[in-house]
Amino acid sequence: MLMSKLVGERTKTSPADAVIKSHALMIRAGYMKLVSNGIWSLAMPAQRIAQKIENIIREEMNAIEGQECMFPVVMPREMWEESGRYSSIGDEMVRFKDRNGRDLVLGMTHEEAAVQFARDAVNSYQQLPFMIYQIQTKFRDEGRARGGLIRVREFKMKDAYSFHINQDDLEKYYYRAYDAYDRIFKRIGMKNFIAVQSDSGMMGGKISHEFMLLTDVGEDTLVLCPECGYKSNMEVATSVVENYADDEELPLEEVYTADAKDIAEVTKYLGDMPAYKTVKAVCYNVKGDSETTVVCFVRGDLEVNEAKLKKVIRKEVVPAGLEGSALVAGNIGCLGIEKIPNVITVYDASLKGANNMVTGANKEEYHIKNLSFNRDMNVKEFYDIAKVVEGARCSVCGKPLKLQNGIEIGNIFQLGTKYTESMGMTVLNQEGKAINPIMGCYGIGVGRAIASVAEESADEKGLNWPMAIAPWHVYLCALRTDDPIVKEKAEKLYADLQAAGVEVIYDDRNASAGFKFSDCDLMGIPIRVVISPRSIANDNIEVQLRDGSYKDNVNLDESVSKIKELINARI
RNA sequence: CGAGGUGUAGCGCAGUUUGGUAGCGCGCUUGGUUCGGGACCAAGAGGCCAUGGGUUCAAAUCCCGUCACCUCGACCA
Repeated sequence: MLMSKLVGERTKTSPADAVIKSHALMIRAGYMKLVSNGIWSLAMPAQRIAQKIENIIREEMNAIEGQECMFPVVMPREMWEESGRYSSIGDEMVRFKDRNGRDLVLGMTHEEAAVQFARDAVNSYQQLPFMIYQIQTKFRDEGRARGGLIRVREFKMKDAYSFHINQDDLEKYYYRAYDAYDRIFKRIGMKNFIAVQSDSGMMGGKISHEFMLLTDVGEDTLVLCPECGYKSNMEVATSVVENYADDEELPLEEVYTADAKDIAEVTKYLGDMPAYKTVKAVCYNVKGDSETTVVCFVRGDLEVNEAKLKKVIRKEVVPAGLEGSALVAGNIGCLGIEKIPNVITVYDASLKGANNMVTGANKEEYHIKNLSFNRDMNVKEFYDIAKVVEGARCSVCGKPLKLQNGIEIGNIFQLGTKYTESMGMTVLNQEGKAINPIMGCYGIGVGRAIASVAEESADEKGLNWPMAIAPWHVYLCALRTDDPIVKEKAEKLYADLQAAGVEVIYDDRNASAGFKFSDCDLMGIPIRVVISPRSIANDNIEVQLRDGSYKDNVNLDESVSKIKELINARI
């Protein structure tokens, strides 16, 4: 490729709206351009990176007997009615009509398509297990795209679906996929990533893992135990529940608290008492039912983990509006709440056995002091619905937990039979009985992988691609292209490198050295080769690595083999 | 969906308070001089000031609406 012909605008200044490094640099380096919110065009170098990542994914999927297929982007409503997701998924699925008024959807995931594809072709347990996958564009109408390619609406994704005769077989395959994922992320040059237990959300199913790149710009919060290696997404993380109870239980007392509403105000009003001696009430509505309010009580120093709450009440929740309910916002308390209509209560495990607690009095301007859960309340069951906090004790080994942000770069799910059952896929087992195969599913977003590697590897000069996915291996930088000898030698080297299978972009522009070096650094090409009057005088070229780990003058005759050696050592 | 912010040349920005011929830097074109870490000189090209309505002799600027984008929050296979 000739640099003079490469389409893509490189700029000195960062775009004003890019907040994270990978986003700003990929735009500055001319790798991509925004078309609409969360929708991007990729320039040639970004597309080359995407293709290299896709090929690595493909190789690893094929290595675990994956069969590459291609499912449609546009699917009929009926297929999604079968699984029940046409109505259960919200606005993030784009729905539209064709010319005949038929309802269609844009594919945001392809469980339905995979089952629809496989169910007639597969009839016997002897055909199991198998895995089918595709690498294809998805569209999810995210409420809020952000961070360049980190969170987008349109994106390319590898999604894989495996089918098994029983749970044992799924688990065996699941861990093969887990290992394949580990190899994929290592091969594309990602360093600081881990797999954590996760919530399986709308996919249904039980066990799932997310592969996470550890970085401060990540949107997910992870709970890690440095001691025993416990790793979990915040959504499903647990810690040892600490229960505090005073030896002496004081009598109940109603106290005037004026307009103190939240925990901070109440504790302050009551003489800077500790937050863990208060009961916090957090209200939600069940999705689609604004009549009923779910009131969660957690200890004042903790917060509600909505993902855990959803599991407890087995329903989707949204933050509640209290207008029209009999609840007194800011003064909601557990004592006597059963008398308030249309309220469901959930108590967090942190409150079990607690005493001398402050809670709302369920009337304006008053709170109750010295509530004892054993003495004054009759709570049938306490649930774990609190968020894990930094320093909480690990539920495995008891040591303090750490919180860390991460970007989700891939996920694997044990789906179970949700889709094979709802969509009527059966095979005959050894006994001749029809059963629903058990499914696993496995996803990796290609664009997000690009951005994640960029985020991890970029420095103050620009991007810095690992050799395995770099758009080109070599940036051939000819200085003084007006010098006919330089031009001739550079063009010959360009041709020789290409003939030797080296991917090279040739900067043939008649620009100053600094200008070219900056573009080379910004674009993040791993090997820079300089050919100039100075180097030619000694029959040399100058070879250096973007990461600074190698720099030397190499004789022109040996240059191709030396460069190949550098590349091969890094792929 | 809630709160805040921003829309002026390809990119980064000034101009808006106080209405009066649309500016700067980078980039781009042409010519010349330079040439190893974003060179210099000269001459150019390029803007319906997001958009629709008002107000006014006159609107980038004031008023009302709409849209887009960004940030925080909510949602998120």
